[in-house]
Amino acid sequence: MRTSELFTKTKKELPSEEASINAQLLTRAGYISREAAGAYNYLPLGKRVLDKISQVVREEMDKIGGQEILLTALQSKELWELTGRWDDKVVDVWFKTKLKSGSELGLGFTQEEPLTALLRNYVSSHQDLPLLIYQIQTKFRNELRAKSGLMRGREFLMKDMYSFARDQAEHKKLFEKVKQAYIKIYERLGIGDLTYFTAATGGSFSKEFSYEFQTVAENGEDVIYADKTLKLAVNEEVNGPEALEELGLDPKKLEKIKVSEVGNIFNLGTKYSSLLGLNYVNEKNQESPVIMGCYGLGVSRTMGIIAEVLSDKNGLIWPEEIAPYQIYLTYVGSSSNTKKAAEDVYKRLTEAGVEVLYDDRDARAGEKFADADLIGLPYRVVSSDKTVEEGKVELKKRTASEQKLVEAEELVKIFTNNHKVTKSD
RNA sequence: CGGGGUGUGGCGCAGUUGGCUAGCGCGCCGCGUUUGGGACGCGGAGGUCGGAGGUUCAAGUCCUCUCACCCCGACCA
Repeated sequence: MRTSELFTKTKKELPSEEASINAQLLTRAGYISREAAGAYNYLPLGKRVLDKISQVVREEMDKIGGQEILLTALQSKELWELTGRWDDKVVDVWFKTKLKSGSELGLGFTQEEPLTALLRNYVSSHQDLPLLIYQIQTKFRNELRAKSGLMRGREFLMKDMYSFARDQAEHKKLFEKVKQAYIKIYERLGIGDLTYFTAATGGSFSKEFSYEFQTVAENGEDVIYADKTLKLAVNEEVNGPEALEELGLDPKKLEKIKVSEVGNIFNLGTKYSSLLGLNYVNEKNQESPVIMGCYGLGVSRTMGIIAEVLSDKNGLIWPEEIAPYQIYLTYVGSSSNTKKAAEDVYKRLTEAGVEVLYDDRDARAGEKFADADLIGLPYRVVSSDKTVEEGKVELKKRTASEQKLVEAEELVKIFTNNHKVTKSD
């Protein structure tokens, strides 16, 4: 993609209505634009990041046997009344509306009810289980106060997976599988080192813990007490002698950390299956409710957190796995050969399937470099009068201060070799 | 929902106790000079001041209502 064709532009000045680093940087760099409080538009660069995060999540969910679906966001009152969650006093984040006929509808903020109800049509025998079903869907929550850019919106993209098991042992296995998949996801998203598996309150239907994945973030909304070597933490809301003993945590080794939630997984037991009648019969023809688990991962929110915690004063810093493009290519200098060399590199790289954002503007070096840093692609490639003389271009990592000279051919090789550059580069 | 605050060209802001054709920076258009870390000169285009009502000879400035947004707090499957 050429920046001259990209309809978005970078901005030097901060957006006045954004206080969070993630919203400021993403807005300035042209990834998102705010439509209303807690509602954002994803522009070309932002859409690519969102899609890439979704893809990482999708791959890991599929690896553990997840089946992807897409449910409607429209929720019927009758269904949710069966679990008592239609009531605004029980769930205060509903966006509700009405059909022309007058019957009420809600916009989904989670989907236990519809999926459980749906599965009644397909699950009846022990042979139909276990199941892991997920979707990546836009959720709506009428938060009292939206804030922190993508970290707390009223409309957001979320992956929600639900597990259906025959018994506790099977449920535990599924739960553990998903937990491991989550750990892998956060590693791939570049925040593995910053993310803690955290015990928290079980929610309205459970006395046991639920578990959150919490990422270290200065402006996070949660506080955890973490054992850094065990990579295990406890949310301050449940921090206490009993909880610590149950988790096997030593209070002396815990460190207080501000964090932001990137995922939440918990046991639903048979709450929904019994209320909605999702049952199966075992080998002996005995009927029991299915045991369920729920696994959320906010895709857009995680994008915000990554932007927030992996950036520096000059701009965003995307991990390779989710960067909208791998390379920010440009040229500086007045020789016509310099631009030609850049054009040639662009052609070669894109033909080889490498994702390149080519800054083909006739702008000054400072402006181009500032934009490169702001947009935060993992690598910057520059053709200049000097490098052209040697038949090379310069390659620099976003996070590095040094650069090295490479030939175009070599560059293509580096970036097509497993689609990845080794860490040592 | 409680407290505080803000709405003025696309963006960021300034507009004294009401007073003349509403300014500035960024961005944008044109011409020229520049060109390795957000250049400079000259010339342009673009706003009726969130909305409604009111006071006044006169309202961006005052009053009433209203809408939107931001910050702090509470809340957060």
